[in-house]
Formats: sequence, C-alpha cells, structure tokens
Amino acid sequence: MIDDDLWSAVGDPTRRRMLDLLLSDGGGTATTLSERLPVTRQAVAKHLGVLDRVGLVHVTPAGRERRYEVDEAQLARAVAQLTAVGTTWDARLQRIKRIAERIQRGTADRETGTDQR
Amino acid sequence: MIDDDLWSAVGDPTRRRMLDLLLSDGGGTATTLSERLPVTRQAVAKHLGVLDRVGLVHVTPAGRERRYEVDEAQLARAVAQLTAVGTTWDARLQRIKRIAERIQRGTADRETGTDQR
DNA sequence: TCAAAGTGCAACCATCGGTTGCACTTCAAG
DNA sequence: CTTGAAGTGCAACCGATGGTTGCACTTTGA
Repeated sequence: MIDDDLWSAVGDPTRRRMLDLLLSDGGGTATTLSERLPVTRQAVAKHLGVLDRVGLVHVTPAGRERRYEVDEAQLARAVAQLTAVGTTWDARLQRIKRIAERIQRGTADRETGTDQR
Repeated sequence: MIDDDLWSAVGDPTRRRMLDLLLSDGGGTATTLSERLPVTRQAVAKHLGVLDRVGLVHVTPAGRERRYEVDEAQLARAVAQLTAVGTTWDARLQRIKRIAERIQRGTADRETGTDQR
C-alpha cells in the first residue's frame, strides 16, 4: 500500500532540504549543493544516490560535472503518499474523538461492539 | 519551522504501526504490542521510549504493567506537520509546472527576471 | 602541459533499529 | 510465607546508515 522506499527517501531531513534546493534552483551538482548545506560533498553524493535509486532525481553528465534535477512526477507521487497517510490518521483521530464524545454524553450502556476495530 | 524530532518519530514504519495499534486498541503495553508486531518486546520498548520522549504517548504504571496511550493532541500536531510539508511541496511543484508551461508556450524572450526564485 | 575543479572510491566512526541474555519487581497460587 | 510466572529494565552485541577524511581519477582552461 505504501511505498516504504519512497517514504524513507523523503523521510531524511537532509534529503528534504536537498530536494528543496534542487527545486528552487532548478537543479544542481553535489558540489553546489554541499556549499549550501551543513554536510560535506560526499554525504550529499550519497544522498543523491539514494534519491536517484528511488527515481526522485535524474542525473545528466556534462563534462566533469554531474547535474541533478528533480523528477517532478515522482516527487508528486511521494507527496501524495505523504498526504494520504496524513489524512488516514486524521480520519482515525476524528473517529476516536466522536466515540469519546458519545461515551461521555451518557450513552455508556452498549457502546461496546457497535464500532470496534 | 518543522519539528524534526516529531517528524523522525513518526517517520519510522514500526512506530507508525505501533501508533496504529495503540489507537485502535485504546492503549497497550510493550508486551501486548510486541505480540502483534514482527519485532521483540525490547525493540517495542525502545520505540515507546522515543514516542514518549516527543510526547506522542503517555505511560501509566499499573502494578507490574506499564500501560501506554496515545496523546491524541500531539499526534494531531504531527499529522498537521505532515500534511503541511505535503501541501508546501505540492504548491511548489504546481508553480514550477505553471512556469514550464508558460515558457513552452513561446514566451521565450524575456522570461528571465519576471518570476525567478 | 599542468594545475585547479569536479567527481568517485575506500576506510573509518557514531547512531539507530533490532536482537539475545540476565536481573529485578509484582502478582497469584500453593 | 514461599515460589513460580508475568512484566519490565539494563547491557552487550550486530547490521545498516548518515557522516567524515583521504586519495586517486577525469576534465577543463590558462
């Protein structure tokens, strides 16, 4: 149901900042990204490898540079999964809130069995 | 802006399943949770420690048991942050999509400087 | 041709999710 | 009261991962 690779790829805070930078700058290399992040170039390169492996970025060799760009469609998929999990829990929380209110309203005789699971 | 501790706490798939179980069962202990999860009691206990540290669950000692329950308000906060990040990226993606369409529509003379950043 | 820029590879360290093993409290039954 | 089982906590260990440093390799430009 949930693509756990995609989730964990987006789950890392450094990778989220990298995606942010790549989006606002319209692409970049490991070196340019590391200049704007509190980590070394090698760490950035590893993260780019992870993002590339799940298809969130694409790489284009240009001379001695390797330019990375965000795959917007794939990122849209990841964002959709994010919000999907959010809305699922939101619904569950609201359901529990409704049950709690119903119980507190005094209907405490046969509440068990009507809405379990 | 973003509470990174909350995010990483919810980021772990096992912790998400634990929150799911705690919500649907209305609480539980490390032992009862581990019986319904593919990990040992000790692993569950560690995760409960993490969730407790960020305030997503509360613990109530009862005899030799330690019963954990979800703090629904805090979980609601975490879910809100999740969906907030989602909508932020969604907006950014849509803005980029609009720019790309405008450029491709043929306005390729002075597109630079009108909507950068 | 040669130095600087950009990258890749390898070794190393700390943290984390997970495990096993053992000691400690609490409850309940004899 | 004693004793054994249930529930927990603590410590050591293992593998994966995010991060670092060091070095070798290609490409560019003077």
